[in-house]
Amino acid sequence: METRSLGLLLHDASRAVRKRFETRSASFGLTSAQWRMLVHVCKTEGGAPQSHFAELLEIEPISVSRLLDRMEAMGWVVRQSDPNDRRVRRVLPTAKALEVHKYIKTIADDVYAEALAGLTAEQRGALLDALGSIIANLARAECVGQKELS
Amino acid sequence: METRSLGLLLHDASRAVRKRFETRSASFGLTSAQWRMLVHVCKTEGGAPQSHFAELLEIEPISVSRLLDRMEAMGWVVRQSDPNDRRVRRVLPTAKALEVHKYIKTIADDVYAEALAGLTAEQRGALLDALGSIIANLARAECVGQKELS
DNA sequence: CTTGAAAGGTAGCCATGCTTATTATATGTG
DNA sequence: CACATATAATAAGCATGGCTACCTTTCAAG
Repeated sequence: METRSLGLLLHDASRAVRKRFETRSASFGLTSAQWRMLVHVCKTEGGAPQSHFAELLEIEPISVSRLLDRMEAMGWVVRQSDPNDRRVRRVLPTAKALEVHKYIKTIADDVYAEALAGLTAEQRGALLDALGSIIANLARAECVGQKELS
Repeated sequence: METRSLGLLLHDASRAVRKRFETRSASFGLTSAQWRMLVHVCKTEGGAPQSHFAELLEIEPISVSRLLDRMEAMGWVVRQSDPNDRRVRRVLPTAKALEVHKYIKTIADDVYAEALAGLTAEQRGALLDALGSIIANLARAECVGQKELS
């Protein structure tokens, strides 16, 4: 028989990595959603509109808006209006964010090393490739479904 | 450089499977959390206390409680008090749930087949093994962390 | 210039799942 | 029996992220 289904394994593995990261980075007061956002914000020189991050993180603009509400309240980012387009609120990291950003990557690498312990380089590569295939396969399937609706 | 990190790939793959399943099973009005619960409820003969499902699904008892609140309101399960232990509310599937249960497994198998398209049997086995390793590695790491606190 | 479509952002409502705390019941120890 | 402890379930409140609907601003077509 099957042991545990693919969906359950993916769900559990994703949750385990998220939880482990949150445990390791608890002293910074960041959740996993917030550090994902923080990494992208710190990478963009000169800031970017919120819609940019919605595309990068593949979440809805409204989710970005409210994630940034909390991050702004906690002093991780600032939002300033764009003089060239008054619809836009550009997102910029604070000095605090830029400082913490350096440590985040170290922690992430640590967690990934813990997670992948006991796997060979070939096995790690195969895992990443397989996950990429799954994402691509299902993205294609969802697009076909959308066409069927129209 | 790295392409996409392990954490992001797991997050995206898990979300893709969940979303695909919800698209395919939308006619039943079940969310992915609800069908995971439904599968376990339908498997247990004679019902089980809510704490049993908290262990199986590895979520907190309060999450089970509110998940079942919605599922009971939608007619998927019933909760009846246990005459032997008045703390317990045994959870039982309704006839509607048992009927739908048969179709759920088919849909899940379809989605997994879509997700794993293009992978050989060896690659599929390696993927499931690798995911299992990650879960085990991080579970062990979290437990060690707990001991450090005490 | 006007009008309408497109894009950026937000509000309200909901589902999930967490932490912490509370209530009710069971059970073991003195 | 009395009291401490453990267990089952729930409550309150928060973070995340989805959906629909809405407002404002921009921009292109007429």
